[in-house]
Amino acid sequence: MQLSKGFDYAVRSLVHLAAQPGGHSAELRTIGDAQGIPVSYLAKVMRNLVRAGLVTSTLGRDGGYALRRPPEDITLMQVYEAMEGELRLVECMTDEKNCTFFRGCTQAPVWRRLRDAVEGIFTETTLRDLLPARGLASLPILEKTKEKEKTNVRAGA
Amino acid sequence: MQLSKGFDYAVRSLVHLAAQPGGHSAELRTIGDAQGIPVSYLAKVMRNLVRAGLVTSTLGRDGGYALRRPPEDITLMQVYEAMEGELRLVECMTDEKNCTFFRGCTQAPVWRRLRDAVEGIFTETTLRDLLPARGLASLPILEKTKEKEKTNVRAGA
DNA sequence: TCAAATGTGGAGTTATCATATCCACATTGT
DNA sequence: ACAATGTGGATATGATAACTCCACATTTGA
Repeated sequence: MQLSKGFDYAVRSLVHLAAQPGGHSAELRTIGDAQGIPVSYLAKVMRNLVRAGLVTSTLGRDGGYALRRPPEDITLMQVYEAMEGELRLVECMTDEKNCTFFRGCTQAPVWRRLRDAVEGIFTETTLRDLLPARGLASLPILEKTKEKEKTNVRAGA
Repeated sequence: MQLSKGFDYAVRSLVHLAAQPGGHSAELRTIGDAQGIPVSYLAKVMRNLVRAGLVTSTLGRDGGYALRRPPEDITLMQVYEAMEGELRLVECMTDEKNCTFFRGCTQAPVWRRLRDAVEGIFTETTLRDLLPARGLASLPILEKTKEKEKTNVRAGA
């Protein structure tokens, strides 16, 4: 009953992108360093997000990643599914074959209730809710990464 | 984000015990066979439940396990904690050391909300809620295990 | 008194999966 | 041409869940 690091990394990275002023893009290395994520692993995480249509990637020099939609239009549910696929708390919930006692399983209703609760929270929460208080000193995280990171000039459209 | 088999086994076993007429005890092998749980593994599961004070065990011949309290007094939360310890969805929730961004972490509130939701459901749900509809044909599971199981005469008090 | 049937404790094994790494390659800007 | 990016996939590593085993203590009843 624990969230995977992959999912956590994905959320952090997306929040990082959402915090980019003007929707500018950020590179793998920059994100990884700022968020404390192994860059080589982050590469794989980002591919999931690209495939899921949550972010766009730009190749070549000054390439990087950017949100495809505004932060308030990206829910944690979408992020979760991008990383882990369908939310299932026990194997047998959707897959009768794995459950010896599918018929008359008395715990199924509880697992369903649980899943609905989690799904509800995931669906209600958007990236916007995870942004540091806007307009404030905020971003204590980013303060650490020195400014000289390279001014990411918006790549393309 | 998935419940462990150990927890699932624990719940099934406890429900099995709760379904024993008159609070009689049941043996490892019986429970394991009825619930489709590897007996050698179930032994370890049951020890957790004993240690947590949820069931009593009786040694020697005609020994076995029995609920220590009535089903409505045993919550899923207690079962969860017996098996997995404290409920934590991400490492850094209780353990600042593991979290690089403890101060100003914008996602902590969401994870907390999530944990509270899960904890709420776990705490509200008791074994009684998991018993097959009482008094009905019910118990389709138990029908399979033939009657000749050995009449477990209540051991001790 | 002894043998069989139970649970106990803990060490050890196996399997699975999350996590992480690496490299050859395609793309893009200078 | 070249350097900087992301891509794709194979592979390694590690953690831990899941499972097994065995020597032992306890209890019952033959």
